[in-house]
Amino acid sequence: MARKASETRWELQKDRMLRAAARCFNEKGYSGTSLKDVANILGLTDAALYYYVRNKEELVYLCYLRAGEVGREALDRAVDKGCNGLDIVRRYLRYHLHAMTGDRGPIAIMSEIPSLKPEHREEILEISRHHSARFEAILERGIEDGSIAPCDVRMTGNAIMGSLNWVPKWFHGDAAVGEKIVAEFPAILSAGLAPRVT
Amino acid sequence: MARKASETRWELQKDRMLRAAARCFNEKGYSGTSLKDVANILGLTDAALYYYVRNKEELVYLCYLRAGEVGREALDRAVDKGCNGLDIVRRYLRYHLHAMTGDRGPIAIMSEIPSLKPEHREEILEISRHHSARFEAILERGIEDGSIAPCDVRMTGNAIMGSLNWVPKWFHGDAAVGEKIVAEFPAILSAGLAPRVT
DNA sequence: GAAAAATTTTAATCCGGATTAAAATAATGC
DNA sequence: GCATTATTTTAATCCGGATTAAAATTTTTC
Repeated sequence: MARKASETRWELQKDRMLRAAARCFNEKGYSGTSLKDVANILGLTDAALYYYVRNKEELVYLCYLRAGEVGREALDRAVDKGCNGLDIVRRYLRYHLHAMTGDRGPIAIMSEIPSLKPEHREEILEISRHHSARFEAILERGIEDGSIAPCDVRMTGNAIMGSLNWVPKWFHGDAAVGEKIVAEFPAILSAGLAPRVT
Repeated sequence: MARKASETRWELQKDRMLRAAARCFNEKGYSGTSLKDVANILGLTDAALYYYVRNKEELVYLCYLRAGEVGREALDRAVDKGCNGLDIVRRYLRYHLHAMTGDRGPIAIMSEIPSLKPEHREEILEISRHHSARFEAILERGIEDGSIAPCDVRMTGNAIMGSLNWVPKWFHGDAAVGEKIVAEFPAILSAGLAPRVT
């Protein structure tokens, strides 16, 4: 958590850069953001970004890597603390949304995976697939422990994750809205999971 | 429905072009698709596309316009046939998903609205806002008629629409998967809406 | 089947934003 | 304060894909 203290100026700036880039990509689209746009947010010149990153492709790659990290951390924590399948799902949603809308954000939407170079693309896809698989496993666990009604975990997972992935498209940093999302979304997205009382 | 019969060759080709473009944009991202990619699918040269469209921006604009149309038609039909709020929501989801995954597809994800030119951007945003507002109104109607449990319609709307919007990101034309989506998604996305039995 | 219209191609040009190299400035260690 | 390293800027270059104009081909009309 407080490991930031030991981070070098370079790392801090790079982190700021990734957030600025994520914000631009989400708000203006990939092709719509020039390196100049990102640099402007940081009060820099476009060329300065090359001190931190090899090229624009790498900038996207790093944004996505970061997005994957935030998702994984949320899921880890939820698995750690949750008491059953449904509880883990709800916690995961809360943690992830909290990170996305809070001080870990903005998180880049992975809309441009195809324009990554093959190695990067494969890596990001692998991370993404792995995350989905973990989530589906948790749904299955919930079905087994009775906290979640039987369902098609693949489709249910896609439905929930899709909703989550889309959040950065319409959330643009308004803190009040952010709190509302964290407060409401987990319940909304998991409302259909619990078994009906018989 | 069968008004296609009277359509001119130009209109038919243009329609094919829009589908090809939507497919490319969804699969390869906006910046990742060149006009050549789109033209290749049609067995044409990139320059030929300019017979149908002024420029790439207009191509995106028309894709989004078409996406909006398909959504509106689905909602119209659902309102027309549905018997209460919840029923309309379910029908809308079914109709829209059916169109998206069937012969009206592929439908472009609106990821690049910001790179549209101002007039087009405003028009698409307006269509998008209007669609959301209509959907939220239907949720409210459902709350009033008792078919939907009280909820934050704004957030619930965002959650459901987000999930829907994300579908073209992972559905790539496999008919079997398409049928599954149409069969499962409406129930999954509306499962949490109905009031709990008291 | 010839003329006119519609459609597509060929072959340039054009352009903005990515990228690079070298120079300038700022920060740090001693 | 001086030398060294870290960071940023200036000022090009570079490049791929969008765009255009003119020519070629195909389709339609009569």
